[in-house]
Amino acid sequence: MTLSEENYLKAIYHLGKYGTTAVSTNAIAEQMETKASSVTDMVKKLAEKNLVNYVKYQGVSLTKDGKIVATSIIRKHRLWEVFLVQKLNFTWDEVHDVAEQLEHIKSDKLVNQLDAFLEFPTHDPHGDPIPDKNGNMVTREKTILSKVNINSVGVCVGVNDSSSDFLKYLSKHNIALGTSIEVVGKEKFDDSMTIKIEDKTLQISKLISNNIYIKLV
Amino acid sequence: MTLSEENYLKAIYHLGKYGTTAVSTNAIAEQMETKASSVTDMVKKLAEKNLVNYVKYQGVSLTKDGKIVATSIIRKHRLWEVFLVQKLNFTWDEVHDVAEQLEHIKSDKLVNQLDAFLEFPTHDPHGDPIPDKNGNMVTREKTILSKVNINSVGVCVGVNDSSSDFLKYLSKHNIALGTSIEVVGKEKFDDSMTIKIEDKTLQISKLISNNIYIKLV
DNA sequence: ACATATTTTTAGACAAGTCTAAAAATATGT
DNA sequence: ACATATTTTTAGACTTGTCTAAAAATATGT
Repeated sequence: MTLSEENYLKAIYHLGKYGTTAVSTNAIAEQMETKASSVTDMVKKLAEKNLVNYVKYQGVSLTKDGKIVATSIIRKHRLWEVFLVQKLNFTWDEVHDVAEQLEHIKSDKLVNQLDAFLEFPTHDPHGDPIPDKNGNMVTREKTILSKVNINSVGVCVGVNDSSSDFLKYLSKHNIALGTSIEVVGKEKFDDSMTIKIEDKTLQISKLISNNIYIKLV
Repeated sequence: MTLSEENYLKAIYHLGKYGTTAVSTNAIAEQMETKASSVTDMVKKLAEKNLVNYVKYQGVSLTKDGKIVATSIIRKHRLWEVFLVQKLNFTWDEVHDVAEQLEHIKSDKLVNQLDAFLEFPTHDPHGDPIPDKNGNMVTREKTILSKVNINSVGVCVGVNDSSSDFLKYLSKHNIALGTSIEVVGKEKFDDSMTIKIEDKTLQISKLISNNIYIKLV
């Protein structure tokens, strides 16, 4: 497995639900900031190795083997994120780029010992579930903030966008995993929302509310 | 800095004393298990970037910049080794290959936080000194076991060969950092030695005694 | 000092992964 | 249903790092 191959598998996993639905060449190219022609080339290579299902002009999905590889990379990525935040004092907006590198380190012992050292965490600092040794992960009930009704109350359990900019925005407004959020207003015109956090109200655009997951209480 | 460039700089550092003395193309090729022609190509690239001093047919040494890069890689390698042994229960013969991967992760914050997390260790699990943030490291007084006189007593403070096979040999005979070693016999014919460890005597060949560092007491 | 052996470099080739530009297939609007 | 737009693939080129084989430089022994 080369670094590049691993990154393609990860992208396909994230784009189709766990790699199960076929995703387009263009979608992969956009996600990976590369060109569609490069994607076609690589996808052929991965199909040759039985890691993806590929029919010309009809998109790509992961095979069973492809899913195993993708899941193991995601496991590593998320475990390293937990390590960085819990042990090395990184903030949740700083971990992604480093974890992107660490996820490619090859050593079963390393991953499993790290898992144990961190006491088998089930979720990473962004609320995403961490696959265990066998690739299984818990699915936590969650709702996109933009979809909940007015007067609902929930707790932030995850984000859809893990980019540094978005996470910094959240931190600035005291939103983190575990933060209680109450929807006190919804504006039909632009789908913006008024929410209440620790007695302070905040106006958020649809782009924001679309990227926050909450668990209703 | 590509992975390959970093590995060349590291090899040059290890072969000439800290990269200061010129080393031959062939020596680099052998150390890196590659061909001399490949070394010539890469060395030209590194010279272009002012990381090495290179005169055709006259070997390679590191420039100031090259030394900085090499030292930072070695710092990372050794810090990760400490982490693996102290936090993830690796044995000293298991760490090298994984550290070889981890040393290429790029993040100043990661390295410096890791250093702090490990409480600023000065030596790795093989007794080698760890450069600090500024590239400085302590030099510990040490002698090659093969060179000490009969009846000398010392404490193992390091090894010259960090290969898994050698380290496993040492572990099998209860030799680790801190182990007290007494030289009770030397054989002129083949330069083998008889040493005493915790009241057990052991015959060791010159190859073994040449790879153990002790501090005389 | 000269012939021979060794080391190092050059020249040309190859694989991986990427790109641009053009061609082929599919999707869309009326 | 057909013309047009979009998506995807192909073809050919480029870069990085490697290799083999041959040429050039240096080292060595008598």
